[in-house]
Amino acid sequence: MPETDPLEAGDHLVLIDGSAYIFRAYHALPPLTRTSDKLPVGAVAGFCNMLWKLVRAGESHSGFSPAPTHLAVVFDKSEQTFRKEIYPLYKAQRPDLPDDLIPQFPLIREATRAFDLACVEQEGFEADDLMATYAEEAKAKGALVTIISSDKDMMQLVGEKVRMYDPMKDRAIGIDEVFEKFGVGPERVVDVQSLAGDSVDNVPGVPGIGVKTAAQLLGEYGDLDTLLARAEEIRQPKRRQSLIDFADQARLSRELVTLKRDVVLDVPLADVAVVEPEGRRLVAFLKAMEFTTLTRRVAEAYGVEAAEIEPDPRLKAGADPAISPVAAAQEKAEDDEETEEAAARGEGELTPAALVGARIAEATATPVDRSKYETVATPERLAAWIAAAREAGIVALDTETTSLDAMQAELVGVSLAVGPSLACYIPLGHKGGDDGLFSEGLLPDQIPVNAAVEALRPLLEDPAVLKVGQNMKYDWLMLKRYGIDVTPHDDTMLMSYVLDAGAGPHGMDPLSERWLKHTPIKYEEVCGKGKGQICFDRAAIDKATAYAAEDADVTLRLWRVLKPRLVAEGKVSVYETLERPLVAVLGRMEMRGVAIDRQMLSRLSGEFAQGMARLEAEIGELAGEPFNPGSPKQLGDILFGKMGLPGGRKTPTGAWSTGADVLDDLAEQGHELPRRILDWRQLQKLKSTYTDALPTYLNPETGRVHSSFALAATTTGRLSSSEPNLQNIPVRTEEGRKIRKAFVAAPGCKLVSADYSQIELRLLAEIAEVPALRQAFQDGLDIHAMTASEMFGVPVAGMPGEVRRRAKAINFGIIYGISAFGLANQLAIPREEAGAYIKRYFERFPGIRDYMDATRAYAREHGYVETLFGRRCHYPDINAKNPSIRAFNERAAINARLQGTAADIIRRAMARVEAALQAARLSARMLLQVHDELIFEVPDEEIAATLPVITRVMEQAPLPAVALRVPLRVDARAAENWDEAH
DNA sequence: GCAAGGACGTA
DNA sequence: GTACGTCCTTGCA
Repeated sequence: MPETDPLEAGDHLVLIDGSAYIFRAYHALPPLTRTSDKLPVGAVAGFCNMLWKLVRAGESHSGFSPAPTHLAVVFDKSEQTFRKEIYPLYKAQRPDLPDDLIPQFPLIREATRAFDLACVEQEGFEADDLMATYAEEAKAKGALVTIISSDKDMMQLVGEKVRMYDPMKDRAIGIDEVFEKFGVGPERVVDVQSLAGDSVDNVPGVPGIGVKTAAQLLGEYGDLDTLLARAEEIRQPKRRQSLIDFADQARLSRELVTLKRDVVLDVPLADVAVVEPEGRRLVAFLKAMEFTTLTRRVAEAYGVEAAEIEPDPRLKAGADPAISPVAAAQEKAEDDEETEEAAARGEGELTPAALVGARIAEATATPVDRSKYETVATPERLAAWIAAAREAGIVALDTETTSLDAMQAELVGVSLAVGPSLACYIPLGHKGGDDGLFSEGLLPDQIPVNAAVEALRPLLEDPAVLKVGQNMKYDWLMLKRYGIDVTPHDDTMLMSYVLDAGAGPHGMDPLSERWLKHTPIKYEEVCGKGKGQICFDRAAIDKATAYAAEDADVTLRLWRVLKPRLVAEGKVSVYETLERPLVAVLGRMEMRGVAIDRQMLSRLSGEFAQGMARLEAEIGELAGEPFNPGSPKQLGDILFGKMGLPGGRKTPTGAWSTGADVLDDLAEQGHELPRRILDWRQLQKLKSTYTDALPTYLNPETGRVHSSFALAATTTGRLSSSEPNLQNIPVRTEEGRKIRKAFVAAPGCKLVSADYSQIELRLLAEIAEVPALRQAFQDGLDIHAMTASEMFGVPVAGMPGEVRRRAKAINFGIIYGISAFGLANQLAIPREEAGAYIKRYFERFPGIRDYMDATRAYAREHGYVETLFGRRCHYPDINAKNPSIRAFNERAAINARLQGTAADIIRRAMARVEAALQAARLSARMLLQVHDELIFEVPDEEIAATLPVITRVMEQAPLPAVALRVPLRVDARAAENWDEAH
């Protein structure tokens, strides 16, 4: 029991609001359950960690000082208090206690006793009143008081010698913080609360007056009594009336919120002195609670052997051996086989289509059961799950991290699934709401990250166990950064992409809705959204388990549907040659990143800013008034309203169109302002999107920029790049190319750029079977000049630039699914003239018209088109009633065969080039892909040997699947920076 | 704070 | 006329 030791000046009294702590801990901390019997103990764990920090404060580095000399944990004794007597509705709103919270109350009391600390409660009083009385008495004796509570009512006690500590927010509350919260000092807190009321405790206050208004009024009138007495003087009529009408209610509220500081204490202050806890008893309690980490710490601190101490027999769990997931998985697997065979028998034979049917039926027939998920808290349980995965030969995998950026994220947890609803979550890096001062940050019952990584590695690298992920590149990269090479692997997102690109989204939630008819828990439900969103490492572990284990569970279920579909629809080789290998290839590219010259970009930013400032001055002058040149709305009003310039077009929403083409026309007519605006826009674009933004993407660890390449983002099979997008670095203008120069090679290296020359046009010649075009490519002719010559009968030698330019525009137009309207726009010629060009082109190259007609017809019939390598691009709106929507889809479908085939070819090259370089003992590292171009970083001395390897792999990429009749040509060059290599 | 629209960089 | 991603302004909550 606590000893008697009168409190003196300089002592430190700590008062803990036990009831409030339990409530707050229940909601703020991840709900933790005792491993052996699932007894909820989250609040108890948080409480014990806090007490441990407090009693060890003198010796530890917790920063909580001075060490308490006296400490009391204060509880509410009963519901019936003097406040209820004067206002029966007081705290009537309190909801019933959650079931998993109730058993924690007695455990908190037990914990307090185990720490040999005083546990105080007193009939008829709330804990707050007892604490106020203790605090008042201690203050009078010159002691320091710390109140550990999150209850804002306690703020009225704060003063010179009395501070608060919010254990959930890990934040000290002094006079300044009280001001921040209430707009008044602690002595006026009661007045503010009397006016503002409190909906949680059902304190009525004065209607229409909140904390802000209350503080403002009190600032003006001094205190509550003065304010109520002079209410007539208030200027705002509504406010005045409210204060007059509800003066009594304000006074009643004051009674309710004012803490009683003169309770006759059953336990005198002297009796709450802190004594050293009895180590063995404390360890016995902690062992009964199964708080492994804290048990170890306490045992170490008191020099006792935890293993020799029996858990407190009154509190320990009646251990109940958990069901082994190994056995369960086996059982389930056997069930599944029977189901499948039965289904297949029903179809007559085990055809791929029958299997797909069976799997789709199974997917919706087996509901997701989150109650089966396990939170893995010990290495033993982890080992059991790893064994289950080996047994199954397949495991779905998902990593939870601190960031969407796999290059910066830290691992927070890993989930595994070995069968339907047979999933677990292994929390590794979850932090508590009370870290910092009161604990080590990491929540208890988590396997150390390193230990988990080492335990998982043999499984994740086991060639005999297939790892399934949804967007596996993220998890692959994440785990690679922790030293694990996940292989072999499948990716449900990529399977969906191969099967349904263009026909729907490939994210996990929509796939789950579509195939499993199941709605997974949203990320927002675990971590909130908007401003209040928390990082996953702060998520409650039970919610995290439901969310993360479900992701793995759903992923495995999706795999069971999509894998057979690949077989049934003949897309296995597309998936295995164009998609799956790219996971690791892109993962490595992203890990490498690319070097940029930060100084160069910074200097450019300055130059661009100067140019913009100069232009802004001229723009203001020309417009006759200052306006924002970045606002198309304001610009349109100035140009076509105020200045009345001709040629004004409207955008689909009815606003003035101020696009570059419009401004360019106006500039041609000799107007100065549009020219300046165009110049300004160029600088603005270059500065904001490139010179300012790129350096913010520099990874502090690597000093390089790591873009993310998306494999399943386009309908055609192209990759996309984001954060930052490195596929749209300027190249067309001189100013823009300065940015490209800032992309540099590592010291001792050069950048090598290797790009396919006119690949889509070559593919047009191939696919549309245009002998003249094919021949031209075989002969290495200037294809645009040749086209012009064929069309206009002009000899190639001495051809005017304008003629060639028009032919080039037509060639590109064909690739984009040409329309007279579009070509007219591009060439700035009348629609009729453009139509005539197209007509002549088709006459000269009839194969192209046939190709376009055939593609249109195929797309209309099937709803998709296919590339030369079998990749499907879906166009569900190809048969739309709306002619312009239909025409748009037709053009897109025509383009997709060419763009998609080109994308397939470069994917094939990327999948092979690393091995080819390795085989040639070259150390070139592929960094970027820009649709028809690959960028490598190559040591200076290896460049000569590297260029032919890259070129060969790229040019031969279609083989052996497809032997093109047109040659592919690749140009490769090395230089210090990307601009010169390109 | 968020979504839509406009504008513009690339292949 | 194809395919993307990002920045800024604007209008709404």
